Order: sequence, then C-alpha cells, then structure tokens
Amino acid sequence: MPPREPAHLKPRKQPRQARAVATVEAIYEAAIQVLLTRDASQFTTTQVAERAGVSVGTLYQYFPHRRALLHALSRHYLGRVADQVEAVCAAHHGAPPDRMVEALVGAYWDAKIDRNDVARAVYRSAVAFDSAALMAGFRDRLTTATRSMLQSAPGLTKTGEEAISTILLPVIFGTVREMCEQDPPGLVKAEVRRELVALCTTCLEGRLRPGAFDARASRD
Amino acid sequence: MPPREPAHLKPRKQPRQARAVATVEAIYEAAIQVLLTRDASQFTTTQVAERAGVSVGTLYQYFPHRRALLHALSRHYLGRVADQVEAVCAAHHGAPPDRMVEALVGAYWDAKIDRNDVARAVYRSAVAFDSAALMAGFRDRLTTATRSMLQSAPGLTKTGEEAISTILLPVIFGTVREMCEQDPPGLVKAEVRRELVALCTTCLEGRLRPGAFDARASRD
DNA sequence: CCAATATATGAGGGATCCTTCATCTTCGGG
DNA sequence: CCCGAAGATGAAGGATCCCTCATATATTGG
Repeated sequence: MPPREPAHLKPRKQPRQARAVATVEAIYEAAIQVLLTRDASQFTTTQVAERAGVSVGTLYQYFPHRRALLHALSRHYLGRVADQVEAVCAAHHGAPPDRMVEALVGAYWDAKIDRNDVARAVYRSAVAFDSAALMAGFRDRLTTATRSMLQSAPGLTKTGEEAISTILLPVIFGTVREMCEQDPPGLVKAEVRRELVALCTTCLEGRLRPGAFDARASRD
Repeated sequence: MPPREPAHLKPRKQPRQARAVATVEAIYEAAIQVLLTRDASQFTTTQVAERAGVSVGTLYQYFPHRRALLHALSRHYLGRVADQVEAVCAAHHGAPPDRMVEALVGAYWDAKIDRNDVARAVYRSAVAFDSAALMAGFRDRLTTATRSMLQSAPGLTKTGEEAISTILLPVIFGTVREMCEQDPPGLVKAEVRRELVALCTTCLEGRLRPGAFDARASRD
C-alpha cells in the first residue's frame, strides 16, 4: 500500500482510452527531455506540451499543475527502481554475503545507469523542486529491503548488519549518482562498478564472524 | 590563473567602498537562503534582494542578470573548497598512504559538511541553471591534486595510482554529497566518515606493492 | 449510426518576473 | 565644507508563464 499522497498532488483524471495512455506517456517522456535541457528553470508546461506534441490544455487534464507532473514522474520512476531492487534483495535472502553485495550493487547500478537520462532528470526534479518526502520514502524502501536481506546472511550479527547498512547504502547511492551525472566513458564506468562491488564486499567481510567466509577466501 | 569566464557572466562592477562589499556579501548570503527554501524555481531576483535588505536595482549593479549571480556564487564557493583540498593534498606529498587518504577524505568532508547549507545551495544552483563547466573544472582541480599526491606515495605504481583515483574520487564525492543532502544525525555522520576513511584505506592497501605498508600492518 | 462520454485544443486572463533607468543619497578627497 | 563619484532606490515596461474554459473532435457502447 503506497503512502497516500497529498490531495493537491493527485493526478486529475485517469486515462481510459488507449490514446490517452499514449498521451500521458508522451508527456512523461517530454518532461524528462525538457528537464535535461540545460536550465531547469526553463521547465515550463508550455515547453513540455510542445515537446510531447500535445496542447497545454491536454496536459492540464491529467495533472492539476506543474509540480504534480514532476511529482508523478519522480514517483513513477523511483517506484520502478525500488521494485527492481526489492525483488533482487528478496531473491538473495540466505545467499552468500558476497553474492548479496554483488546483487545489490548490480541491481541499483543497472536500474540507474541503464536509463541514465531518466535518472538524471529525476535527480534534477528532486533538487530543483523540493521532493524530500519522495526521496526519503524511496531510501526507506531500499534500506528496509537491504537490511532484511543482510539479516539473513549467515555469520552476520544484528549490530554488524546495522553498521554495514549505515555505510554501504550511502556509498552505493552516492557513487552511482556520481556516475549518472558525470557519465564517463563506458570503460571507466565498468571499472568503477567492478571496484565498487569489490569495495563493498571487502567492507562486508570485515563484519563477518571469522570463518563464515571460508568458501570465498579459498576461491581466489 | 582561473579560466576566463564568458563575457555575459562577468560581474558588472567591482565594489569599491566598504558598504558595497557588505552589500555584495549580503546578496550572496541571501541567495543561499533563497536557494534553500523549498522550490528552487522561486529563486527570483526580487526574493534575493528583499532577503538581503537591498533593492533590486542594487543587485543589478553588481550582477548583470540572475544567472550571473548563481554563477558567481558557485564559483566563489567551489573555489574555496578546491583551495582547501589542494592545500591539504600538497601538505601530504610523500606521507604514508593511509595518512593521505585520511587527509583527503577529511578535507573534502569538512569543507562540504561544515557549511552544509552552502553546499546544498550550490548543488541546487548547479541544477537550476546549467553549470556543468563549473563543476567539471572543480572536479579537475581535485582530481589533479589528488593524483599528484598519490603519485608521491611510496610503493604505489603509476598505473596503480590511476586505478585508485578512478574509484576513490567518485566514492568520496558521492558519499559526501549523499551526507549533505540527507543530513542525518551527527552520530551517524561521524560513523559514516570513519567508515569511509577505512573503506578508502583498505582499497588503497590492495594497490600497494607488497611490503610497502608494513608499518601500518603491524600497528593493529 | 447515434448519443454519450472521453479526449484534445489554444487563445487569453491574471499574475509574476527580469531588467532598466532616471533620480536620490552617501562617501571621500581636497 | 564641497563636489564628483560611488552606491542605492523602486516604479514600470516588456516578456513569460501558469492555468482555465468554451469549443471542437474522437471513441465507444448500444
């Protein structure tokens, strides 16, 4: 059950016909594009409508005002990312700790980097127009999913899990964000990703009860 | 020699009397405050002038237009941070690698977190109008300073230094940014900072020529 | 094929906002 | 004390922008 949103942010009406669905989709896509063009203060409803190939009136049939559009966009995207990460976390309950970390970083990384443009647009929307609540909710979902997964790790104490979550998530979130906004060559990105996994794994190893990581230690 | 800025961004006139200096300072401070109030699209020259206790006309005597104000603000702040980090890096040439990392993280962390509000304001300003060039220059300065410091480390090969810079800087930048925007309780921040240093140190150790880190290995 | 409903249009009202400039006040050197 | 220069003012012009609403078009169930 998603948290109920403030009334003034609710979409005005739901699209019922196929073409309306397409229209809303086009508006979302246009909003992303406009958000990415230089100055975010040029994010005007007119610009979005024009880019989407519809009239302003149409836009206002589905979104009561500009901020509601941004809110819906962020909500839509963040929800999808959270879904993906939650699924991966759930699928790795009880897995070896190093696999957990690899899966977590991989899921978050892919969700963000694959749709680099969308991620950047949402970052911008979140910063330019205050959506702290939305971001906090997103973080909470990922934190819960991660901690739940880590708690199922063999050889990891409860306090160890807390400590590692505290450091692991900011590092992952921050590094991935940096990669989104900097957008370096693919080769560099691949290297950073590899290293990030290694970094987090090492960090986790230090928290495990000695001996719980034997399988991996003898592998290399 | 700072990179020459586009003509349309240059400040209109330099303050010559004491009260003018105070005025400009007040405008900067007001700009930061306004930038932090909810919606960044409400960053209007009128708002800034009012908050600074001056009239709009005064503002336009020193800044040719709104974007120039934001540009100057970011430039001013990023320059200061880069100065601090560069100084620390220079002061640690030839130091033991673990001290290097500690100093680097510490310097960047302090510069950003101590003036949390300014950092957040600049992040916002960077988004509200495109300042990719400014940010890129900032990153370059820090990258150069860091690599120069690391290259002076005993037991670190040239390629090792490259690899470590590639991963180290995004992790530090990203994590610190995450802390700025999330702004968790002081205790959590302290823990993250400690762990971040530990993480980076471990990462560095793996790159050193075996034996070059003896002093530290025998310490714990 | 025909209502009834859903969807789309875009000109324009009202509200800002950015920026200018003619005018006034304050400062500082002689 | 005086005068030129520096600094400060704020009303107003021109340009957007957000959002509404009366109107037009498309779709669908019967």
